[in-house]
Amino acid sequence: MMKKQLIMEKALELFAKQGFEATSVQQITEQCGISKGAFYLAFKSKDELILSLIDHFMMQFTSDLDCIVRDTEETNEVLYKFYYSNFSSFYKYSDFAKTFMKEQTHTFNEEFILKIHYYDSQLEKIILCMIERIYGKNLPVKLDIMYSIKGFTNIYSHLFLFSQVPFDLHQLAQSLVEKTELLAKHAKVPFLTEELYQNAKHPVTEEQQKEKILEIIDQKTDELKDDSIVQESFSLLKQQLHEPAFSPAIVKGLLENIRHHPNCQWITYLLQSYWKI
Amino acid sequence: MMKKQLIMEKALELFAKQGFEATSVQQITEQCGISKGAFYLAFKSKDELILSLIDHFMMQFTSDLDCIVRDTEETNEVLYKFYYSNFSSFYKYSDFAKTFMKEQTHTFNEEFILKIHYYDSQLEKIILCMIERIYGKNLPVKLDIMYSIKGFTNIYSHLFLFSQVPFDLHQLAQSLVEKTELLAKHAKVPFLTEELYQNAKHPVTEEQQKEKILEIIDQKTDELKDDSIVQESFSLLKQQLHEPAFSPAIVKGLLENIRHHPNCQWITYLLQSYWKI
DNA sequence: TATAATAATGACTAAGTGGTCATTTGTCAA
DNA sequence: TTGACAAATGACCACTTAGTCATTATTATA
Repeated sequence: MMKKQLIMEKALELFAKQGFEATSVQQITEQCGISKGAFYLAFKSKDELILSLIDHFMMQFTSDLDCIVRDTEETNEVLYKFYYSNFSSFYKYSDFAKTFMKEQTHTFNEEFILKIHYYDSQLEKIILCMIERIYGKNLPVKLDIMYSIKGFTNIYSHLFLFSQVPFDLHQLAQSLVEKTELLAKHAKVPFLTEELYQNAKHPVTEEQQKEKILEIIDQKTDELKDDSIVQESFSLLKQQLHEPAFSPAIVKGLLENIRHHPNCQWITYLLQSYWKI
Repeated sequence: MMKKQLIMEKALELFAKQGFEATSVQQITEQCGISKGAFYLAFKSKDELILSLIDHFMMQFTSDLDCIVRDTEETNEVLYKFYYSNFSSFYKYSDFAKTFMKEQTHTFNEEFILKIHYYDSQLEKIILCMIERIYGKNLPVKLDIMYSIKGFTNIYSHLFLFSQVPFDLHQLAQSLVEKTELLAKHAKVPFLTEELYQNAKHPVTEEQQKEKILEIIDQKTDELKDDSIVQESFSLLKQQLHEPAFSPAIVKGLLENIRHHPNCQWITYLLQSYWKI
């Protein structure tokens, strides 16, 4: 349908300039030279429009990269082609890329978030597949390399999209290939383990979270035997975790007791987010 | 003033969950248990609130990092401390970090953008200063290392903020130190030159932009001598640049002629953004 | 040409926004 | 207890929003 395409194009231009929420359906229809009713004939809602845009572009972007990673015969060319294709897509779909980067973390719409997560994990799969093709399945820092690649593409895309300077994509790709190769061949200190990665991707249930917190408390209690205040605080927090009894002020105070201890920041954070305080 | 602080705290929680625009002043005042009027006694407008938040947290964050980079005596500890401090700040101010990442590229408010750019360039200065301290002033890939560091911190912060998994910040910092050292010591292929970097940071005027475009057209015309269509297209586009005469359809067609040629994507983009089409 | 079917319109609604200000409440010293 | 001053309130305003639907225009078919 022609209308749909027209709306998508014009809307995207506006979204790129102003953001999704700041752009009204009115503005979109004016830009298209159509009526408000016509808009709602093409799309059920404003949300459906952005969802369609995400699908349209991300399918293109993702499959482009997938083809390159799968079809490039020479493994020593894959990385270069990956980076080059990545940045030229960002250029080609720059309006979409801008909108996407803007709204990437907005939480106002559940479906929206799910879609973005879906395509993000697809991209991660593609990068991992590429890494395995080039460096073999058993590269110990595989996941960190994947994250480094994502970091590189993100930060340079940002520069690329939000400045007006002409970039030499060839030089950029070459420069990133060298960096990636260096990291893949020499980096030995891992951070992202398979387990950590899986956990980060699949957020745990409240019950599982509680188990994990108790585990860490036990560990920390053991580590900090010489501080009786911390010992007691942990003990009381553990009670509270099993059966809420103390007032918010008391809980807050107990958390304060442990917050400033070395290596206790994370457990403090976990407890806070568990109790939503 | 206590009220101001209360509002800032509660507002930040809401912003982190829903985003700035999606959070109404009403919601904020409800969360604080105060009236709408009281809000406007503390802040002149909703915009003033977010601007205050940015200042409050970014000043803290920036000066924390600055101290570490300046005051750490042992140069071989600086990198580690930088990364560790960076991520613990993200943890400490996680609500702010979420909000900030969400709104980072929104363009609805000029002052907002200026502030974010200001603090971003401060951060870049600090990182550059750190790099110079560790590796000396003449590291050839200085700016790319700076961007790599930004890329690392960005992408891991993202994982860190939007997942619930407990992270070992020590391990993360160590892992990133190793990566940075590898890049700084062995990377030889530069991408970001001093000139490119300066241009990206200080967007050029329309007149300068035109000059630059003409320059690139001349260069490309020279490169692609064997394609007469491209030659003529460039020649006509140059005319149009000096004095607009052709209709939009003709200009669009000329752009199509050059768009798909290798290495002509950027100039096509520049022309499009110059003519705002 | 007449009829049916489809496409497009834009005034309208209900809900929600940021921001204002006449009024009420609270807190002092006298 | 009074009165003066500041702090806090929330009904209210003008405006914008996404979405609806009775009406009109266009097209295809008989």
